[in-house]
Amino acid sequence: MIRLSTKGKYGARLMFQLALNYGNGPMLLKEIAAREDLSVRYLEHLVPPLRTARLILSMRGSKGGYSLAKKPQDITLKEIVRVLEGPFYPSECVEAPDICNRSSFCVTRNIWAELEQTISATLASHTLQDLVDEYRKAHTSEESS
Amino acid sequence: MIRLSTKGKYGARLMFQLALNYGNGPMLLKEIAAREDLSVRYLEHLVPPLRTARLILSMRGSKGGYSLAKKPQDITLKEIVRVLEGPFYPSECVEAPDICNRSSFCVTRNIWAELEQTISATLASHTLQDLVDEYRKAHTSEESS
DNA sequence: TAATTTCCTACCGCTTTGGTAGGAATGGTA
DNA sequence: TACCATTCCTACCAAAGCGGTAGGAAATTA
Repeated sequence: MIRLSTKGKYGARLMFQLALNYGNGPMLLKEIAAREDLSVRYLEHLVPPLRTARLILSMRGSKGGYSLAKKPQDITLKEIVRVLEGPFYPSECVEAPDICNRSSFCVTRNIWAELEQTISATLASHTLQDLVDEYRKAHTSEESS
Repeated sequence: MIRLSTKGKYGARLMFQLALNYGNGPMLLKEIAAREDLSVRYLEHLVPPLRTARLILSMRGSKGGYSLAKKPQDITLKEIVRVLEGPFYPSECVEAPDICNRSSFCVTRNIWAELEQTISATLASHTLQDLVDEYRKAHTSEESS
């Protein structure tokens, strides 16, 4: 299947909430989960990779929470998905030719390599700021706070 | 993971061999397996979906085998992968908005929808004839039979 | 009849997925 | 100091998907 797992999907929504909250200090995982209607317990699993990849910052203890480690316009969907789902290549042989002794002359391998590039480029072309802008634009009439 | 399973990968190679053999009558699965260094037993599983999708024709019994149901230039990688891997959407919500009550205003969903389009377009832009041409071009110096 | 090949169904071990759960470590607050 | 809220780490678990193997029936040719 060419399918995202819930890690990538929920992770993107988690990061979107942090982007919406950017500049307002740390945000509780509990609040992110509530706003996105997700399980806190499950979101906890997405945090460590995002943190080690330096995409988010965490503050422990009471009054703790999470915030983006960079500006929303400096974080692309590519980074987020890459961190949570792993590399984009449709076939391992694209990046590890040695695993198949046909790599040097396999014509389908070229297709998979090109596919990786288009997937990567598409995800790289969207930043968290784009999502925030799109969201705010769609909600201008009803936003009050 | 955003990964092709062996169904799509092996299926593409199976179809490529049939394209190479196009016009020469039915080809044995045994021979395809030998040329691509794959298991006959496993390739057997890829045949039914390809056949019901009218991409290949089969002839049973002795002197049987498989052949393309259409000209190589009329079969794209998109069709092959679609048949063997299922739809390309990274998230189910793209094509079935009802499974998530946030679909109408979810900003990440738009990303997944765009990603589906680029994957689909990339795969649709390559036909089996392209693969055959590429292969023959790379092997002109050493081809003899 | 015999050989060959497709075709259909079942099975199996392994990994991944999508969580739940317990509890330790940390930091703010009274 | 004690308490509480929160992050953080590790383990666990059921279900599904993956990558095959296997047996044998049906069809076709010779």
